[in-house]
Amino acid sequence: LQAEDQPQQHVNGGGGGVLYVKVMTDEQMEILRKQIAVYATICEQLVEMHKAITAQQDLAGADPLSLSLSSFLECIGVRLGNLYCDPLMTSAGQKITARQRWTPTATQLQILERMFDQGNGTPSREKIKEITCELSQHGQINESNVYNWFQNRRARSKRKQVVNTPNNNAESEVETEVESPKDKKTKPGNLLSQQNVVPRAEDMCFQSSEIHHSLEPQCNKVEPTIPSNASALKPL
Amino acid sequence: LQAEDQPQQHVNGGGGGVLYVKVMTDEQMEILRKQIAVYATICEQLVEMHKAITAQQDLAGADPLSLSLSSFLECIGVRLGNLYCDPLMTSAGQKITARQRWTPTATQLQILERMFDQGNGTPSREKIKEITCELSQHGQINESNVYNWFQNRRARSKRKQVVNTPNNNAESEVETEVESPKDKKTKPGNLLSQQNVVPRAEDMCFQSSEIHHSLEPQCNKVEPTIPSNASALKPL
DNA sequence: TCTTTATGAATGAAAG
DNA sequence: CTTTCATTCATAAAGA
Repeated sequence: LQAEDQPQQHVNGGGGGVLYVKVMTDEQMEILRKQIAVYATICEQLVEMHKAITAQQDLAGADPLSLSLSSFLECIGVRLGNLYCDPLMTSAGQKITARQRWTPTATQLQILERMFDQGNGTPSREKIKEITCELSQHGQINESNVYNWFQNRRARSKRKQVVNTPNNNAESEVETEVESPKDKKTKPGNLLSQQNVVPRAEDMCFQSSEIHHSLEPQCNKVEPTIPSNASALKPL
Repeated sequence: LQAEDQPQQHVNGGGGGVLYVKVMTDEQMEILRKQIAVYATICEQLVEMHKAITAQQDLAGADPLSLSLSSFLECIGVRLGNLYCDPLMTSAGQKITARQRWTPTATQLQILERMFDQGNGTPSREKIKEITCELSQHGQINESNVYNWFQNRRARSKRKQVVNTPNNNAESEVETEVESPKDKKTKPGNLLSQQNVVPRAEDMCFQSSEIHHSLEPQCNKVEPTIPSNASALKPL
């Protein structure tokens, strides 16, 4: 990252000092996001490879190993091309740029809430359009916002009821709402999707030493200085 | 990148409009840089591996090369592997907490998307079976998964068009953004198909020229369209 | 700040 | 095919 070329902008920090920051356009952010996503996908492939190889580890020498590696690498080229605009990117590289989401204004919420109560829960396509139109007078909104809102509203209202119904004592039923945070299953491919898109340094995945040891016959030419503890890729 | 913390700043564009840009601190830039560097290094290692393996393809299984590869992959597997399974899980143990619903792997998704694009819409019984078969090489899957996926994909792609908000443009910026990550209508060619599989770290960054260009006023921040010539991914 | 919570959004599956 | 439901993910807002 040739950060030095980044235009700088000073922003008034709260502390009274002046804080220098880098400025990027969304477009740039998007580009970056894609780059990272590509890498994330590569890593994902690595995981798969690893599993495959591990699974057949006892297979005799020859080389299922080099074979897969070869095809893997070959694939990468092809894959990276498609990856570019692929929706999968979204899952893999999930926003470097935090996309902001719609937040209903107080007025909008009020109206929605009222409609939900009286309305028989059926938003219907036509209705949605109508509602959206009305709400747009009270702030930014679009149809899918309305649609989603009703979907969520209904689902959550329902869930609450179930919880409120002590009918079910045993744990027979579905795992209620609060799934253990620990248990959260990470979606494959979401290397970067966790809470922090950018990993903290502490979480560093790769020890550069390990990598070098493992496969560096020759010195790495391009080494941009990997922070020895660099945690760059913390996917978890 | 903890984008949620990204302050936004408006910068006075030359054209007289206001241009919104993302602002990053040096620290954030540094983190990002590291992250990318790690990815770059991984990829470089891969290339080295590939070369080495290719060069001495006939080596027996016990050679140091495979060994390194193994450990390398293992390292990665350990770090990234728990994308698929619980950290608690050790070798041999199948994760008990079976996931109730199918989640396509990145590879599967890519394939599906591609088919959807070129595909003539209706997957037909026969086709489904075929596809399922192919996809099953990239992860757990069954016919109904494929069937559902196509159904959903079509329905949503359709809906999305309708939903595209007609009235939101001028005033409130980012909030709008019904951008569809899904919309890969734009088929990018194989930007990366050529063989420089592995990007060099130096190339990972933005060229200052790009940045400056991007900062041009006429460049609307919300631009969802991907520059077709995007140097974006030039590293690959 | 960092952590937690509430909720907008995405999506697999199923009903209509 | 279209609409709805259920579950999960990600983030804006709130809490500590």
